[in-house]
Amino acid sequence: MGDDRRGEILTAAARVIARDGVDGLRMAAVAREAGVSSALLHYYFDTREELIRLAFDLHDRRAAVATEARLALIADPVERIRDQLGHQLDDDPEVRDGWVIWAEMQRLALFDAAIRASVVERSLRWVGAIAELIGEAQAAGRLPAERDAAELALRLTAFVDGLGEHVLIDSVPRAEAQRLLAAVLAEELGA
Amino acid sequence: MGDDRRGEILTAAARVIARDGVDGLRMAAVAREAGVSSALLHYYFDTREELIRLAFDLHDRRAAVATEARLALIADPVERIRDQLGHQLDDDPEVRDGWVIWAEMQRLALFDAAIRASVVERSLRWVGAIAELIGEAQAAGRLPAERDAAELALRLTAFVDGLGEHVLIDSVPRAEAQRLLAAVLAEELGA
DNA sequence: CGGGTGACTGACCGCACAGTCAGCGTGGCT
DNA sequence: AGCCACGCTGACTGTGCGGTCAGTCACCCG
Repeated sequence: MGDDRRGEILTAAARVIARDGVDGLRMAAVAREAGVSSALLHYYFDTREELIRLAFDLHDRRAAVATEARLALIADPVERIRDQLGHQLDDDPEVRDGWVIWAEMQRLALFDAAIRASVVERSLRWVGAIAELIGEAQAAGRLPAERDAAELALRLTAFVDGLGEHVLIDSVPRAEAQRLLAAVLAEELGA
Repeated sequence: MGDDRRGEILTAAARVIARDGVDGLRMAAVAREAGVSSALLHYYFDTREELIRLAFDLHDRRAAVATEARLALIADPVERIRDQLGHQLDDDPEVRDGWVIWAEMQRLALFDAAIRASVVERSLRWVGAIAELIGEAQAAGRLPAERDAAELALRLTAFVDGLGEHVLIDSVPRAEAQRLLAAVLAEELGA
């Protein structure tokens, strides 16, 4: 079964996207990255667009699994929020690649209605996940229950998203972004 | 003097970028949009890259002028902050185009070191402009002077940037984003 | 009037690159 | 052994598109 080859190719594609962007993705570059012939890409995938779409999908699923694994190690609900948001600003190539890939998806959605739906869905999933963590913290009595969880989640994620873009292009030093995020979280979640 | 032609072409290019993205920009599309032959583009600009760079530049300068004109109409310093930030969420094709073009510049900076510097500069200019407005409000005694203006500016702009992305892809209704921004501004700047 | 200059075009060129295809090796099944 | 199916490749093709170039038209200056 060439299932692992499929995975290898999609992983290679994700790496290429993180490095060169979606529009900079060349089938030959993906083939080189995966160590196979470029004809093989068309053996597993009909078109470049399909390859890209599935590379996004796989990356997405893997990120979700990694997130779940990380959060499973943390018991305290407020700490989980802090970790989940703070992780986005970590100095980790994997995180950076995730940012770039996500930015590319979001951008594609602006020009290609076909993928807009899945991008919106992913975007809401990200905000919703934080809202859920907030809800858990409220249920545990660690956060005031009268606060609207969805609204607070949108506030925090929008802030992290904006901050993350600065860190990505290095217009704000990572350390300062982390400090600022910590300050905001201390305000909103308590110290 | 073909200076107006140059401008027309650059304006057409900006429109095409807002519609199709930088990588979706075809010289022929710009020519059609501007109502000239595609050979003329190479008469005024050596390469596609140069055309794109100058289109970004021109758009940038025009946006700065428009901003200045808008702010000149508002006397109250706190109101100016509110207007400047709130304007980013306005339902205005011009604003939307601005978002798309800015997002495209930012994205290019990820893959093309040559333009990174100017993107960083523009990014800091945007945060800095808000910081300056905050400083003026503090000088006028309308905001507590002990607050770090640069930090508050980064906080507010990062939040607006993140929120704006949601509005762009319509993952959050514009009205809700506006409401949320108003709430945050009321908190940070006073009601 | 002639010629020189600047704005502009249609036709063309070359190439990068997605996608195709005929075929090769290998492992398993009868 | 013979055969098929699968995974895989090298060589090829078609084309979309950035860039070039020879030439045209209009205007100005001597």
